[in-house]
Amino acid sequence: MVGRPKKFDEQQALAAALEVFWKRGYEAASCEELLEAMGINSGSMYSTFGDKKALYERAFELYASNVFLRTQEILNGSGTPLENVRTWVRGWQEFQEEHDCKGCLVSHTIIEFGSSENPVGHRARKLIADMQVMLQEKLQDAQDLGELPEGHQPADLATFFVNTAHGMTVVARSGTGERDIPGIIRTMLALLGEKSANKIKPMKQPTIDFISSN
Amino acid sequence: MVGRPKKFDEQQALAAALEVFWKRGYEAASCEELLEAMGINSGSMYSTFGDKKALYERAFELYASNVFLRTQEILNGSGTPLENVRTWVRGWQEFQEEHDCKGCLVSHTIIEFGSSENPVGHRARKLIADMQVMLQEKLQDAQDLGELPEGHQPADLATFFVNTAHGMTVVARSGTGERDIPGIIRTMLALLGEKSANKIKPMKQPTIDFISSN
DNA sequence: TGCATTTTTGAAACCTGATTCAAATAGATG
DNA sequence: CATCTATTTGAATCAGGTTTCAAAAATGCA
Repeated sequence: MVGRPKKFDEQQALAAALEVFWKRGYEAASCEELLEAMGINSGSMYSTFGDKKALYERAFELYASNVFLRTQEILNGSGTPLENVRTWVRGWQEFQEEHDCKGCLVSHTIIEFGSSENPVGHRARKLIADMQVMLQEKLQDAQDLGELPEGHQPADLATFFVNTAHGMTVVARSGTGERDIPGIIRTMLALLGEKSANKIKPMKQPTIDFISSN
Repeated sequence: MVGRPKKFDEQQALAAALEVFWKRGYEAASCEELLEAMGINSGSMYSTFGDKKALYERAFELYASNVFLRTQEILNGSGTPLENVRTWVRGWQEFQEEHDCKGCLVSHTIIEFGSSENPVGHRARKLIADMQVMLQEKLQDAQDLGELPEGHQPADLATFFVNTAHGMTVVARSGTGERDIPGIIRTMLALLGEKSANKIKPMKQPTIDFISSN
């Protein structure tokens, strides 16, 4: 490779762009803002990523694959199926805390592009569907082992959890996430039969910091 | 009053604009689209409403006041507190069906303007807060009467219901509302102690059609 | 009918971002 | 050092959506 060397790191710039898109959404994130955060000028951005839309696709993919992997990792953890689901639910709180109550980019993307033929909207719906299946299977395992409280079907619960997660995106963005999310999580855990759910304070889980680099 | 008479009905045009904003969001709704739906040209719109932002404020206000009144009406209905809350929860399904699974404009507005200093964002947050209080009071009444199942606090439940409602906006917009919302409602009703919640099919409630005119 | 007043119309002006591109720059190579 | 290629820079351009406005039209009234 000859010629002037790139002076910025593509992944780092992408992570910076993700941060902006995540906070503001696609439309509201101006190129100026993005370039500022990425630390490069328009020319570099356009030659590297194509255009704003393509940049969003890349940023979304970074987010999506990491959320998916994180979920997969937690649900297939070392505990029983139900314990893993609970850990996953508790993870949401941590996730919001870690990321400044910006909510989930997937929910945000569905709101912005959900009904359109936009490829990112399609990707977002697919991701949710896949995660919902994963969750449902785990809940089915829990039920087969007799871990699940009576009165709920795995499919209904999986749908419900996904719905709750979407809701937290709106709550987070309304500014009351810090106040409200802990209680929401407690109620979810109670649904899973965690009797003392509204007494215990969920403990910190060690997790991968999955956005910054890689 | 002298001069050429207005040939369009302001409230009707506003309702049409609301429909477009509701379906597409503020940014994505182009003036062209709005004017087309309203059946007027830009001049009439600008002289009547001011500008696009002011039009959104008016449309949002129409939506907000009607949702608030509808909620108030249902929660203060003729049943017991808990029955009224259940009726309210069941009403969501109907609401989504009636309105083509567009979700709730308030959730959408919070996503789009929630964190900004935008006055509509502020109004949306306030509306949610007010409705949450109303709901919490009703749940408190239910608890005082011994209607509420053990294990949940009215405040937590109210927060949780609001969260669930927000979630349904995302689910609706992801295109799976028709499939998923009934189950979500059933799970909510089960949380309120409705034992047969996942067997019964919620019956149609007579309600005001609150958007079109008025 | 002619005048005053208000609304409608839609093309033009205007703005705000997104995108391009020619010139400048930084290394690699011989 | 001269040359080559790839990258950076940021001003200029472009695109699209919003807003204005002058002319035309509709009504009441004298």
